This record gives sequence, C-alpha cells and structure tokens, in this order.
Amino acid sequence: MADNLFLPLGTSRPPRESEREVLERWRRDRVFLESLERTKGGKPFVFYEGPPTANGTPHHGHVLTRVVKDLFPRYKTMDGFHVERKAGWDTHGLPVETEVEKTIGSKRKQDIEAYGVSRFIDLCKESVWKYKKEWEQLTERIGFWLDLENPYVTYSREYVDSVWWALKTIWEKGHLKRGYKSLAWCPVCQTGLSNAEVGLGYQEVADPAVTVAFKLRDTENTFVLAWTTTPWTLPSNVALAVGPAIEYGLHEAPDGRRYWLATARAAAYKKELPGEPLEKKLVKDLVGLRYEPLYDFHGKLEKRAHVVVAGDFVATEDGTGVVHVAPGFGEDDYKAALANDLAFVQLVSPDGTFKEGCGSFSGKWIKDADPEVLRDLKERKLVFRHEQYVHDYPHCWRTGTPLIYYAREAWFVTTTAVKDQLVSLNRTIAWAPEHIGTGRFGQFLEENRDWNVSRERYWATPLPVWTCEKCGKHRVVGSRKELVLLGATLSGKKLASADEIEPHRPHVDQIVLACACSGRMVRDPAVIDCWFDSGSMPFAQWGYPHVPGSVEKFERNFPASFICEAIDQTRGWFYTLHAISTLLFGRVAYERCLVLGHVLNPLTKKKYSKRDKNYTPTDKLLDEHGADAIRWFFYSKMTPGQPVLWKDEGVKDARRTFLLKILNVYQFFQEYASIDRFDPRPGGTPAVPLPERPALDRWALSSAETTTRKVREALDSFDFHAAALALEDFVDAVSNWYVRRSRERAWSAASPGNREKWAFWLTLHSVLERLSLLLAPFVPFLADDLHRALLHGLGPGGPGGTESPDGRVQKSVHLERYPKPDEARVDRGLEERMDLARRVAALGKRARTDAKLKVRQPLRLAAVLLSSSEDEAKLRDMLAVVEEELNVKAVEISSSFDKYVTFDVFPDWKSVGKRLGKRFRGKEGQEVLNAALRALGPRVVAAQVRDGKAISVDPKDGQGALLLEPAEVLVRLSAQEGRTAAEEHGVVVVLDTFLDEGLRLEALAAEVRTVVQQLRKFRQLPYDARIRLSCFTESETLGRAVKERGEWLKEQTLAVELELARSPDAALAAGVSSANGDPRTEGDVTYQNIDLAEEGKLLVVLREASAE
RNA sequence: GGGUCUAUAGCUCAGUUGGUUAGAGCGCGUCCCUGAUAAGGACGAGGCCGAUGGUUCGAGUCCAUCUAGACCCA
Repeated sequence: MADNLFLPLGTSRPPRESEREVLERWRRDRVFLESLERTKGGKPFVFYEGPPTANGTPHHGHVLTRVVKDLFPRYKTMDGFHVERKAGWDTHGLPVETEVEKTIGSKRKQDIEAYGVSRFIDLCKESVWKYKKEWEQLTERIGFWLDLENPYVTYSREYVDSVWWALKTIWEKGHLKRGYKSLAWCPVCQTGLSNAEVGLGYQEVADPAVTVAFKLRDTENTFVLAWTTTPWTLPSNVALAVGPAIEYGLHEAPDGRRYWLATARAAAYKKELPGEPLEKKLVKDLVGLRYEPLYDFHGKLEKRAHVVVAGDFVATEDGTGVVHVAPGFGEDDYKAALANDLAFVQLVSPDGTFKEGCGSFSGKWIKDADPEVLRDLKERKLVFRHEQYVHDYPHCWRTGTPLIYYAREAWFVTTTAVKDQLVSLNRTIAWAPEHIGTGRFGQFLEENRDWNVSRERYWATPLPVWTCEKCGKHRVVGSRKELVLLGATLSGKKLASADEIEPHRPHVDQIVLACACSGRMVRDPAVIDCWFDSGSMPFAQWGYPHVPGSVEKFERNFPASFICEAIDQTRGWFYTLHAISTLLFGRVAYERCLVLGHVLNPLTKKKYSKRDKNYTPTDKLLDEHGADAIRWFFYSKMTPGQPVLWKDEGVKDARRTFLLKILNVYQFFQEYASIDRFDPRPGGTPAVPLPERPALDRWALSSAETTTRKVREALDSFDFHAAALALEDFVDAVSNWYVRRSRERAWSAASPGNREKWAFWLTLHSVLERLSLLLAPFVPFLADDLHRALLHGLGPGGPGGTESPDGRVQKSVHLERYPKPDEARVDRGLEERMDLARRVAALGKRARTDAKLKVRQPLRLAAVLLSSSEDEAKLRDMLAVVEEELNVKAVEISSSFDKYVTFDVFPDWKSVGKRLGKRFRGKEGQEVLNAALRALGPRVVAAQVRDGKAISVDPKDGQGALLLEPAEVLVRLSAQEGRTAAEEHGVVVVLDTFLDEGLRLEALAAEVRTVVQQLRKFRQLPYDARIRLSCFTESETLGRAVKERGEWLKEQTLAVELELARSPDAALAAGVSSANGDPRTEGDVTYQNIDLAEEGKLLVVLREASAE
C-alpha cells in the first residue's frame, strides 16, 4: 500500500506559491491547449474577448472582468463545448496618441506635424505594447485561459483590411454618408475634443451676452428678440428657433418698436418693455415668419434661410425663448438645419478666424471680432440689450484656448436607417441583468443617432475613402489588394502588391487613384473611430473575408454565444458590435451579454480607472491574496450590473471562510484517512455500498447532488452569484456539520469490520472529489490541487474520475467533465430531515447555554415539541444525530409537556386572506379574527388542528360564525419562561437537567480525556501513537470516574494501559515530586496536575507505549 | 438636464409569485469545544427595510413622487 495515496496540501503556505506551482503544471502539461484539443468535436460555445489597450496598467476592474470572462468558458469546456478564446488588443485611437504626445511634448496637431507624422505613428505603434507584459501576466496569474499566442491586433494589416471591407460594404448598402458634425473644437490645436477632454477644461469666464433684434420682413417695425453669448456666430445666422410648447408675446417699446419674445421671459426685459403684451401667439403662428439677415457675407443661398423655425431644444431659462440658429457651429443648430432644410453658413475657418469676404471682420480672431460685431449692430440699432455673462465655459485642456462648437465635415454610418432592425434584434439578446437590454441599451437604440465614424486624427485605421479632386466622386476601397487592382500609385509609381502598403498614415495618404473622369483621387485624411475597429472584431479577428480560411472561421464563430464586459461598454463595444453586425449581416453579434458593474475604490466609492493611477498594481494584489481568493471574492460578493466595493478584508475573508475551510476539510481527511491507510481502490480498504452507509453519509452525498444541480442551473443561466452561494452553503454543510458529526468515526479503530469508518472515508473522498470538480471553473488553482491530491496518488486505475471523458483520472481537473446531478442519489426527504435536525440541535445548544450546561456534560433527555406531525415524522429518523450532537442519552418527541410550552394560534392569512380579507379589513380587522380564534383557547384550537378538525369561530361582527379549515390555522409554540427550553419558529427543545452520578462521572471522564489529549498534543505525539497513562487524585469522585470509565478513556486516548496510582510518586514513578498546573515533560514522562471541575486535583502522567 | 440602477443590522449583502416572528457573513460582546487546533461551534446585542403618498383585507416586496449615491449620456 502506498504511503502517500493522498498528497498533503498545506494550509499555511502563501497562495502565490501554490498557485505558481499550478501554473507551472498547466504550462508543462499544456492543459489549456489540451482542453481545446479534446473538445474539438464538441459543439462550439463562442466567446469574444473585448480587446483591452495595453498602453496603461490594468486595475481592479480588469481583474473582475477577466475573472468572470474566464468562468463560463471553463464551465462550458468542462461541459463538453469547444470554446476558443482568442485574445485581442485594441491598439488605435486618441488615448494612444495622447500618451505619445506627452512623451514628445506635443500639445497640438501642429506639434505632431512638426515632429513628423511618420515618426509619431511609429511611437504610437510602440506605445500600445508598453504594458503588454503586465496584461499578459495578469491574464495568466488570475487564471484567465486565453490564447495569448495568437491574438488579434487591431492595427495589423489583415485587421485593417477587414475594417475597410466592412466600411465598403456599408457604403455599398448606402449607409455611409457625408455630413456635418458639431464638435467641441480647439482652434489652436485645430482638433475636436472628446467629452472627457471637454470636461477637463472648464473655466469661469465673462462673455458678452447680447439680445439681438431681428427685423421681420413683412411686418412694419416688428422684431424678434434672440439672445446669444457668441456674437461672432451672428453673421452665420440662418434661422431663429422657437419652442413648440412656449407662448410668445408681442410687446411695444416706448419708442414704438414692437418685439416678440417668450412671455415667460418678459419679466427679464421689464425695463425695456414695461407694458403688457399687445397680443400672444403660440409657436405655430410664428413659424415660417421671415426676417431680414443681419449680414449678407454669405451671398446668395441655395436653401431656405432667415426664417423662424420650431425646435424642441429651445428653453426659457435664460435669454428670450428664441434661439439664434447658426448650423455651422452648434449641434442643435445643425440638427435644426437638417430638420428644416436650411442653408449651411460657416463664415469662420477652423483656425478661429473669419473667412475672406466678411468685410472688416475678415481674418479677425473670433473673440476679437465680438466687440466689432456688437459695435456694428449697435450702430444699426439692432442690439436690444448688451450685458456681461459670467459662466463656466470649456477650454482646451492643452492650450487653454476657449473651445468653440464648430461643425466639421464628417462621415456617418446611418444607423438610424436600420434603427428598427437594431431594436428588434436586440430583443433576441439575453441580457444579464435584463434591464440593460430594455433600459440603458434599449433606450440608447430607441434614441439612435447616426454614428460619426470619422476622426481628424493620425493613429487609427485610415478612412478608405478616396475622393476625386476634379469631379468630387468618392470611392470606398475594401482592401489593400483592391487598391493594387485599381492601379493605385505611390509617388507616381504603380503599386505591384498589397505588401507594399502600410495601411496607416502618413503612408496611405500618398496613395493616389485615377478617377473615371481622369481626375486624381486622393484619400480623405480622416481616420476611423477606433470603436469601429473593436466592433468589427467578430470578423476582423480572422481577417475576414480576405485571409484564406477566414470565411470558414468566421462562420463557425459567429455570433458569439457569450460576451462579458463592464457596464460602461453599453454604448461602447456592446453597441458597436451590435450596430456593425446589424448593418453587415442583419444578425446579432452576440446571443448573450453579461454586464458587470464597476469595482469601486472603497475610499472614494468611485470606480477605478486608468487615468486615476493610484490603484495597487494587480501583481501586488495577486501576491498578497492569490488568484482564487480574488476570484471567489468577486463571484460571491458581486451581483451582475451592480457596482462592487473592493475590500482587501473581503478578499481575505473569501480565503479564510471559503478556501481555507475547504483546505482544512481536506487536511483532516488527508491526515486521518492516511493513518487508517484508507484506500478506495478495488481491493483496498473495505468498500461499503451506498445503501448501507449511515444516513449522514447519504445526506452528504445527496447534498452534493443537490448542490451540483443548483450550481449547474445557476451557471446555465449565467448567474455566477447564485452558483457561488450554493457552493458556500455546501462547503459550510460539509465542514461544519458532516465532518464534525463524523469525527468520532474518524478516530475509531480502523478494523476491517468498522464499516461506519470506511463508509465515512469513502463518502468524504467522493464529496471532496465532487467539490473539486464543481469548483474548477471558479477557483481553478485550488480545485486543481484538490483534485490532484485526492486522486493522483491512486494511479490511473483508481476510482474517481467518474466524470472523466474516458473514465480515467485526468491529469488536471480542468480536463474532466463537469458533473451532472445523479438524481438517484438525491434523497430530498433526508435533506429536509437533516435540516430539521440541525435546527433542533442548534436550539438544544441554546438551551444548554441558558442552563450553563456545557456540551461535555451528558444529559438524560432532550424533549422536542413540534407543531406539525410532518415535522415529527421527519425528526423521528434523526434522533441519533440529535442525541450525539446534544450529548443526551435520549431525544424524545413529545406533545405532552405543557408546563414548558405555551401555545398561540393565528389564522394563516396567506390562505385566509383571499377568502375572508374583505370581511376583516385592515390591521384592526385582522385582529378581530385573531382575537376570536384565540378566545377559543389556544390549547383547544391546537388540539383540533392536530386532529384535522375544522374550527368554528364567531368573530361577533354581526355576520355570524365561520369555519376555519385546519390548514388555515397556524399554531405557534413558545417556550415558557425557564432556563432549559428554547424555541424558534414553532420548534421547542426542552432539556432534562437532572444529573445523576453516572452522568457526572461521564462528564468528569470527558474532562480527563481532554487533559490527556492536551498532553498528547503538548508532547507532539503522532496522532496514532499508543500511550500508557497513570493518574493520581485525592478526590474520590475523580478516582471513580477514571476507574469506571477506564476502558472508554483508553479507547479515546489510544492508551494501552491506564493505572490509578496510590500516590503521586507512584504515578510518576520517576521521582518527580512537585507537579503543578501546566503540562511538563521530563525525560520520557509528560504530566500535568490540574484542577478539574471543582472536584479536586488530578495528576495525569503519560508515557509513550512504544518508548519501552 | 436626460437615462439606467441602487438604498434592508456598525460594514458587505440575501430576501422567491405581496402573507403573521425580515435573514446571512464580517465586526463587536459572552460562552463552548480542544485529535481539522495559527482551526471550529453556539448564543447575544444591533433594523420605523431612504422619505412621503397610493394600490391592497394585507407592502421590505407593486405604483407615484421626492431625497441621496453610482454609472452612462447631454
């Protein structure tokens, strides 16, 4: 028989060490690859990895997403699915540029141009790999199995080709359009700023606030008042907007001029317009009125202009309730122009100066032009009021320049055209939590706007649009190869192969195509929104459709069965995947989306983010806690979609209360089962068939099956939290009930006939094996260790491995099959009975505490009173368990100890309410029936309920008596005042506290046993070492206890000899005379002289039996 | 300003289709156990279930409004 059938697993080793060993095993045995190999024939379960950018270090939040992303692929793999997990890197975009700009000291686009776009691009390309190692390390150490060897990289040529193909396809479907986009624009940098950047630069400034009078055309002497803080936009005005639900009044000024403004704003202009309005009008009467333009620099306009329109963005918080509309600048303005088919006028250049042809304003910086515009309008008596307006206004965070809102030409994907399809496809996606799909995401789709996919930047996928300088025709190119086929030239030289093309700026900017009109086609300098890249990954990760084999790969891996990211991706990746997939394929990109909340910093209660660099590096976190503890912390503490506070304490708890508990149970098994040379193999130690095992074992096995079912059900509905809670319950039951209740068996004699002992080891072994399998996707390191420790020592022919594909033990738990519940082993009734027994035991202990009777003192009787006969039947089978747990000689189910118990009876409103609720309204009404029932005498009613008789009650409310069915009455028992009974939810436990001499002696003997055990431990004896004992006491009672319980004591302490000596010296027999208090060892003798339970002193002397 | 979510014990969170006495873990206190022992167990204190109004015989649970927080968007 092998010595090490079961490998020891230390509980005190830092987890990073044991986890490193597991990682090494995985690497050595290529376990991940093998798990993929072995499931090749299985049904695919498609997972998409949302690509991170590796230009910043990962933080707590990335740990969370990686941990949850890993769980389901592992589970599905063990369930026989084939789960490819291709890593990906998001490499493009402004954040990358911004990081590089910091290193080269660039503050604006001109700086980049001066530095050299080509060099800049090279730096970007490098920068995205800056923290690749950190990300890969995190991925590996947290146990996230991901194919890092073959990742997709969004800047790769193949990837760009795919993105180009996508955009070209969208163009061919007519969904790529040119239009204007109003941006927060820095005239110095000549670039648009993201919202985040805008948020960085608010400053308080004083701007002119001017109320301008616009003269109506067809009415004498009548004006419309509009308010603006940007006078420089006035020359570009094309309309005035009024609000649809706003009332307007016509006021006459003292000078006889008449002005329209919102009645809600009239009070603000009391000074100039003191009187009541001459007339009031609603919007529909104003819309369509024409007015005279302030300026005519724009020349003749093709479209409508200088007309009153309606716009729902008009408010009456300030100004006049009329908004000056300049579509060349503001977002609302541009929308109003689109909606009303207005002309587009933009008399300012991107550098913030007036264009040529604007009279004296030409070439002027807009802010310098403000006073001149005002002076000019004032001279023409068109300024109604001029004030200073102090407000927070966004400034460029790099240059400090005030930002302007400025409409730029841009490319749009017209997602609004497929809105209905976006919405209806979304309804087929299974969201967790559900409300994201209908709420945050669904709402976003409902309010869908066209997607501006162009960016006037450098480091991103170049926009594959070439435009003819002569005829203005656009051509969208679908790949590098297509450029070659189209006869593209670079510096006048014809391109011969796609390999010559580096699909990034500035290289592609040099590529020229010939137009059919004989003109020269040059590339639109814009690049593509990097979100379009990541949203293209379902096909672009394979280089679809250009790379050979990519079509098959894509078709096999589309759509995703499952994706998972944090909630901020709702309008990011979740949206772009959905939009692109809908546009290209008319299908969803993912069937199920698990949305995680953010990890919040416990101090600030704000989410960790890359920008806030104050977080602990993830490798430090992993060193400190270990991956399993962090994983379990998230699974057990996080609800999907909800934020979770990171707590170091919480992670430590996860380790202590869950992982260490499991290891402790295993350690217990390992130590004692090894002593017994337990061997579960055929021909090993005696096997006990399941039906012959004690109820406790059958209960443990049944619970294992029930837990398996719960965990599977939870995982199948992607509810990792519920799965984790079920596992916590199970581990608690195994550790704090099953093992504890079985300890006596564990150290009973290991004789072949001791079937209870062998049944225990067999059961515990298989329960632990099952646990290792259930835990594998959750805490892959501990599960792997546990599985290995339990089974690998048994050799390939060993038992276990029941879940294995080939019936043999696998080299890693992750190559096993995920267990399916074996309903044949489930004994629902037994589980219910055990639940009840546990509750009764807890109550009995409470009664003991109240009576100050420690558990070591055996008692004669515990009586249990239950309020239902079903419960009585249940408990009847569990009396032995309760007896042992409570250390009582007998447990009696009784219904006749009235002196301990009082009854109370209630109508069961859950059933009665539906029938009689209307008759007994409100709390008072219910109380009427409660009182009437109680008045019959709780004891009588309880007896009737017990006998199944209906109860006649007269509530005396004038509506006569009524009958309550027994099922409609609840009987509640409570313990009467007293120290020996305890009650909870209708269960009462009463203890007989009378102690006869036998019971007292037993308790004393138990004390002696404890002393001996402590001595054994003090001497650090092996668990199975035999000893010889010698005792001396002057107490007659103690002496009797030792004598009468001698055999029991010897058995309990593994003593081959127990002598009650006549004198201390005789007991010691080594000449040691003074022995007091603490244990001591002298030579081969260990002894202690101790006060025992107020009975006097006892000297216990221990020698090793083998020492002779 | 709009949207989504959240609010239950000192802390972190459960709470099934509305039903009588709202639970767990941690922390705190008391005690037990002492061959899983640098573990383990029991008990206790601690709650107007964010506020107000409504629906209902009955609301932690459903509805409305409000307050506070998180996140997304403007």
